[in-house]
Amino acid sequence: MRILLVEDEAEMAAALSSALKRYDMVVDHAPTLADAEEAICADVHVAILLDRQLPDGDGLKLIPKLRARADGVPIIVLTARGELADRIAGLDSGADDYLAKPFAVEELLARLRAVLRRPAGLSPDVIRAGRLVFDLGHREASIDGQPFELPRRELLVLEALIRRMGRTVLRTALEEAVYNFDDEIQSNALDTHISRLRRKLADANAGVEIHGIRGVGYLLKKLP
Amino acid sequence: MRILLVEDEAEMAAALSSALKRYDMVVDHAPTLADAEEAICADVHVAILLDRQLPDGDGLKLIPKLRARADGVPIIVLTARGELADRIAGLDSGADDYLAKPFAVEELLARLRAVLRRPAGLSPDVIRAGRLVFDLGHREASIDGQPFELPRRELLVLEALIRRMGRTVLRTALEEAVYNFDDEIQSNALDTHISRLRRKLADANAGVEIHGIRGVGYLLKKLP
DNA sequence: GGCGCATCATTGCGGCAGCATTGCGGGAAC
DNA sequence: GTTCCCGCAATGCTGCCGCAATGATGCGCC
Repeated sequence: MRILLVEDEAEMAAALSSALKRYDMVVDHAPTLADAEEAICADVHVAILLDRQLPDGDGLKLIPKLRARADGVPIIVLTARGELADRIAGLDSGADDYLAKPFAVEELLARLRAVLRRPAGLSPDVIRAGRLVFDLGHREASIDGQPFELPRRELLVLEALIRRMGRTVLRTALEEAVYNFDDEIQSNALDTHISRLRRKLADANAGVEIHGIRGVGYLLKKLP
Repeated sequence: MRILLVEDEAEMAAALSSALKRYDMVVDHAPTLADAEEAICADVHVAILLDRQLPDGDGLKLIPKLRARADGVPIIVLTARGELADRIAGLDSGADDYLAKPFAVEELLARLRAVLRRPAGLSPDVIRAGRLVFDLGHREASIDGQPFELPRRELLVLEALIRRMGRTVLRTALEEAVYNFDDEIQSNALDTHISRLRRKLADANAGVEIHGIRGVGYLLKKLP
C-alpha cells in the first residue's frame, strides 16, 4: 500500500512517515502543492494525506484535480485549523475525512483503514448477453447503455431466459416465472409474449435470439 | 434520501430527526438494536446513524450484520464515549465515520454529505440533466443558476430519479425513497407527486421529462 | 416422398388494469 | 390567520395482455 503524504513541516512529515512505515505502508512525501500535483500523475497511491497549510497554497485546492480524475482515491485532510467551519469546508470540498491536529497516530491509522475498507463491492448483479445488459436488481434491460423498455410480462420472460442463458428453460418453468397461482391461463398467452419479445429483440438488434425447442421449452442464445 | 437513525434517547433522536428532516431527508427511527435489525432488512436506507449505547447492547454489534450484506451502506457511529480507544474501535469495526457527542448538527450533516458522496467516488456532487442542475450535497435543484424550488416530496422524487438518470426506478423504490415506515399510504399519492413534478419540469422548461413504464416504474430522460 | 397431426409462431382485437390528471379539504408550518 | 403542501378520490385514457384464429414448421408413419 502506497500512500502520498502532502505535508510541509519536516518534523511532522517524518513522524507520520515512520509511523506509517511501521504499518508496512509505502510513503511518498510531497512538501508542496506542486510536488503533490506531480506525484498524483503517477497514480499509484491508494490514499492521500493532505495538509492544508502549504507554502504554495491551501491543500484543498488539490482536491478538485484529484476528483476530476474520478479514480476515487480517498483523501484525508490534516490540519491545525480545528474549527467547525474549517472542518465542514474540508469535508464539503470533497475530502473523505478530516482530522484536526493534534491527533494520535492511532486514530489516523484507524481512519485510514476505514477509508480504505470502503470500496467494498457494490457489484450490481447484471447479466450480459450479446449487446444486451440485464440488471436483475433494478429489473431493467439496456442496450449500449440505452434503456430497453419492455412491458412487465415480457420483461419477466426475458429475465427467466437470461438467467439460464444458453440453456433450455422448460415451458412450465417460464409459465411459473411469469404467472402466479392466482392467474389462470387458458390460452397461448406465453407464446404471444415470446413472439412480441422476439420482435423487439430483433428490432433493437440486441445480439441475442430466442430459440424454441419443440415440446420442451426455449433458450436464449447469442447471435454469431 | 432515507436515513436510519439508531438512537435510544428520545430527546436526542427527536432533535436529530427534525434536523435531518429540515434538510429534506426521510428518517426512520429505531430506538433499539432489535428495531434496527428489523429496519435494515428493508434495505432502503442510504446511510445509517448508529448510537453505541443502546438498551439491548452495543451498537457496534450491528455492523458485522450490515457488512455481511455487502451493500456498502455507509455507517456513522455516534457516541458519548469520545476517548481515543473507543473511536478506533468504532472505525475498525467497520464504520465509515465516528462522531463523539456532543457535536454540532452542522458537522454531522457535513460528514453525512462526505460519506454519501463517496459510494459514487466518481460521481460528482451535482448532476446535470438538460438545463437542470441538481446539487446532491445541498439538496437543491436549479435551472440556469436560478433556484428551482420544489416541495419536499417532489424534491425527493426528483432526487431518486436523477440519481438513476436515464435508467428505470422501480415504483416500489420510489415509494421507499419518499416515505418512511410510519407513513402509511393508501392512495395514488406517488402518482400525484409525479404528475405535479412533471408539470413543474415542463413549465420551467427543464429539458428533461419523466417517462413512465407501465407496471415497472419511471425514468428521467433528456428531451431531444 | 406424401400425408396428417401436433406444436409453435404470428397477428388483430377487445376488455380492463394501471396510470395521468385535477379539484378538494385537512393540517402543518410560520 | 394565512399559506401551501400533501393525501385522497373521481375521472378519463392509454396500452398491456389474454384470447382466438390463422398460418408455419416439425415429426412420425405409411
